[in-house]
Amino acid sequence: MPSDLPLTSRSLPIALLRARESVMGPIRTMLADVDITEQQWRVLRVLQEEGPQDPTRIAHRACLLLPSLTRILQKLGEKGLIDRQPDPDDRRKQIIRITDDGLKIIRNNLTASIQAAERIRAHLGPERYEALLDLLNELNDMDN
Amino acid sequence: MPSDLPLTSRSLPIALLRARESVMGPIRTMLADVDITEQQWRVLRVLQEEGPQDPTRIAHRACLLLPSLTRILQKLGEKGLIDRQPDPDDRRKQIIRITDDGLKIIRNNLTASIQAAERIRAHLGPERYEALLDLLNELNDMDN
DNA sequence: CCCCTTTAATTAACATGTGAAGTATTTTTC
DNA sequence: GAAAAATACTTCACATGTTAATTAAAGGGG
Repeated sequence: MPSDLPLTSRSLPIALLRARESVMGPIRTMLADVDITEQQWRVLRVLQEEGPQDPTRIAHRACLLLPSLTRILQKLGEKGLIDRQPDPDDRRKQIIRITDDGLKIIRNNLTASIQAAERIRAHLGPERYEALLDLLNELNDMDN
Repeated sequence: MPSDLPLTSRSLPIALLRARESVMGPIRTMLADVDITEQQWRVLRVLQEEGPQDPTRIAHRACLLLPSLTRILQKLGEKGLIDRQPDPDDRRKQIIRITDDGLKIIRNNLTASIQAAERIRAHLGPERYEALLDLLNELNDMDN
């Protein structure tokens, strides 16, 4: 049954929204089992991959705004997954570090996370997957 | 200065996040002037394009979860931009309709909204723009 | 050294995202 | 035709998104 309705699948903002939902859905489910949100996971991964760093850099690497990150770091601190120390050189800053418990969570879920990414790459095919990333990155360059 | 860090621009979830931010940023700014959020705008557009309908359909068309939509409809009702009536055939349902004031907001911003979309299309070029939409839609089909 | 600006992080206030539970109504099934 | 299952919201609780205001500490002239 054909329709004259404008297809929301041809609206770029909505298509981006849905695509992200499809990609993140399985990962969110996996993380829910260990009571970690998608954003908390991103913060832990940044700390594990790049080492201890200040909140401003974390926010930039994990694509979070500082007010959100402040709350997330509080939660992660309560869970004992991160550690905070004052920066000796600049007392406005802190140095955030992932704890052993935090690393444990990374180790227990990283494999499944990588497999989820590989599944998507396989579904599209490597070339189209890379092409998609290129197109998305080009949208970002528009502002800057 | 080269770096061994994994580029977040090659992470699909983060690339999708940033791309959506680039696309929506200008539109959000435009809507902030009339005190309307991005989500409220989507609801109004759905009602204007497709006519009166029940919340479940609105949620589907505007890509919102029902709990979010409940709150959004309350706000839009308070602003006098929509109207709600009980469905005579099924008392569980309601019929939501956009008001004249709601239509006024659409008219005052639709042109700028369309121009923003055209700007992106022009930046990528029509073929690559369509290719991007195709790739994004393919990600959705993975679940179903 | 003091005033001014900038920067880092937090807090506040409001809106949405998200999963789970609750309520009312309709449909199904035996 | 009543109990059971499904549907259409709504409400709750918690987490994040987003903008603006706030606090504390550095830096930069004069």
